[in-house]
Amino acid sequence: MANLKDIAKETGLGLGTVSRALSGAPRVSPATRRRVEEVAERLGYRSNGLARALRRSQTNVIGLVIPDMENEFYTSGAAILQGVLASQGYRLLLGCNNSDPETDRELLASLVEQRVDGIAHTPCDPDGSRVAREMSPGMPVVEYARRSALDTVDSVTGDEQQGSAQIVAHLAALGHTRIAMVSGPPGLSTTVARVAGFEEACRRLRLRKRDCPQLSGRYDAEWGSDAVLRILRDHPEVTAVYASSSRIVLGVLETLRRAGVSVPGQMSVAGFLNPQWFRIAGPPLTTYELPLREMGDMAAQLLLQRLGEEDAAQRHAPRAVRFEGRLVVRESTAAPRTAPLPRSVASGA
Amino acid sequence: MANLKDIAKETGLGLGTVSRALSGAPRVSPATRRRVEEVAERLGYRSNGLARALRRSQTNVIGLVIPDMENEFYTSGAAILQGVLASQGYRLLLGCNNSDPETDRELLASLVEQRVDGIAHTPCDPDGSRVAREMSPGMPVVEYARRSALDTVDSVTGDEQQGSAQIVAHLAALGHTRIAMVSGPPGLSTTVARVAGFEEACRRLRLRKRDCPQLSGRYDAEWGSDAVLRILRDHPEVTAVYASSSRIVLGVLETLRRAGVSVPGQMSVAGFLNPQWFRIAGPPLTTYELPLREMGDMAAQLLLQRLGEEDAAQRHAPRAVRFEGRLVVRESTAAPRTAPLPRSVASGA
DNA sequence: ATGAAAGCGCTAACAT
DNA sequence: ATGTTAGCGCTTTCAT
Repeated sequence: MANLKDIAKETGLGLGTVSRALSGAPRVSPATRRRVEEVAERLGYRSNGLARALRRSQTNVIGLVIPDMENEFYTSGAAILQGVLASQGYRLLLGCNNSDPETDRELLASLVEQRVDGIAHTPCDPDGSRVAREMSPGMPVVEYARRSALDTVDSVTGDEQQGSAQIVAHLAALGHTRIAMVSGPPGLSTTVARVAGFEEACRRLRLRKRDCPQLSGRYDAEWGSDAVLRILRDHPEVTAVYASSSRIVLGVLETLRRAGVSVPGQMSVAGFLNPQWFRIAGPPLTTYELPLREMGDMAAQLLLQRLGEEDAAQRHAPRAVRFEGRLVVRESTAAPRTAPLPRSVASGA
Repeated sequence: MANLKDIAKETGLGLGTVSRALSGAPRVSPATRRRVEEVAERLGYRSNGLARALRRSQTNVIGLVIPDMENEFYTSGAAILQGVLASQGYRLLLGCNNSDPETDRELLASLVEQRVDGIAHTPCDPDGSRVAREMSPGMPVVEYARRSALDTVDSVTGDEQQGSAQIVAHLAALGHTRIAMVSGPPGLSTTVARVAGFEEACRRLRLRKRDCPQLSGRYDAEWGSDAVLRILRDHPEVTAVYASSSRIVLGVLETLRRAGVSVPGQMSVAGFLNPQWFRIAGPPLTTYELPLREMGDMAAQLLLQRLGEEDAAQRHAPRAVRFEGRLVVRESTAAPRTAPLPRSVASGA
């Protein structure tokens, strides 16, 4: 592939002039510029981004690490981030850590090696983005959706705790006193916050702790299935299930349907977050919605601001932005059933 | 950040030795290697991927361009691709063209400039990956899900035409003779194939053309909404709607629900492809499922093979792999209604 | 086993 | 306005 030197040779110009002509720098005569462009075109010249990046110490690439490519919460966030950053000339180098801290660290290390200009990251343990910070202290980093214990990076999160509490309050207002929560991996900041919200609300509303079981597991549909089966078996008096993730609620709903438990007639179900398909689930799901668009925008803005900071001197303090969401009431929640579930259900028959 | 030179200086060794020690090359004494590693560790050395890539003309980055980050079909495909490629040491540079040919071209150009080692691409017009081919003739390219008119690149697609035909056959077998199809952007290879399958099946099953309207639009929920409203108004005798995309069917379902049309009682609905949430939609959706996992794997394999081809000489002919799917019958399709829809529905009251 | 040196393609500083 | 030159940090001959 043709390079600057080829063009210089072909036009008889110097390397520098050609470079300036092509990069739109001033102090190049219009005639020369045209000539260079013409030859570049003819030779099929393509600037070598690697060489440029190496020379300028700037790649115009942002690293993005998310835990799950099949969860619309993260992919939508990625889409928004991508849109904003692309408009500023940045590309996205994408990694997926599958909620595994080991993978996560490797991914971050790899991004640093690639010399990305900044990192957006959904950490999967309290150690969070430490690797990135240590390896490259000046690198702009924003944690998205989840926070680690690190307080030296920017972060954008939702008010998970309040969200959980609102779900419980809504359920309680409908008359439920026995509410089960199915949550994701213990240890994740989101799980911790959502569980905290759940427990706080239960306490405040004077629900008995043993009436409100809380099951932590994974962020996927299979866990939702498992968990709801356990609830049916071990806590047959529960009248409402709050599944604190869209993937979990998928399993919950499917298994309930399969078990012949009607929603919300025999069991109320609430989700968390608000992917498009919640609107047409059977039945449409009550949930707590976070302002995804704003959150993605904010993450991009924080990154962009850091990117604009020339040196350590003008670096501002880390910012942790938390967004409130809102309760969306749909058809999956209603007053508790009056009759107990048939025995066959609990036994899995 | 520390570099090889720093380590060389610190250890008193030569640049080359340090490089070899760190890259695990042979012919370095164990003692030296350990010493170098120790110093590298102490200095917080991180290899500069840019410099390496520049020197070796190999980035270990694969470019991925998809049309829509919020469509699980593509993000799941991306996830699979990412998984396979990561295991071979490749990273993913992600772009989203939003089904806009202009953006698409820019994205491809940008990937070439970044000197990615290969490209996986869902084209959005017949020109497809031409830009990439022209700019960098030897670059491995695989078109995923959609094919362009280019026959010099590998491609992995589903048998969309047969899928469409199977959906229609299923509907006809249930007794439907008036079936509407709502499809995506005209011009996309997927739309063309899906519509062709629809029309072919209608012909074969002797359904009258004017009883089976076909509406092309976009791949999103809003278009599904629009289209189904039009169908209700202009073709009130239609008893089944085939929405050839998961995003379209979302709008169709939601709008039918809102209009008070029961599914499948008053209207059968079929989708296309099989995101997880189809299982718990209200009602669970009949659809044509493509083997996503296999398709993603295949795309990765094709890329990996090309990556392994040393020179133009051993390059093999382009391969177009097409995968068959299977009909998944769920609860959204049933025998046609016997009574006409109430007038109020067609008028949008 | 190690060192020296060339060069990947580019930009930026300096000279003219 | 244009030419020249020195690297960016690395790998890879080629010597030793």
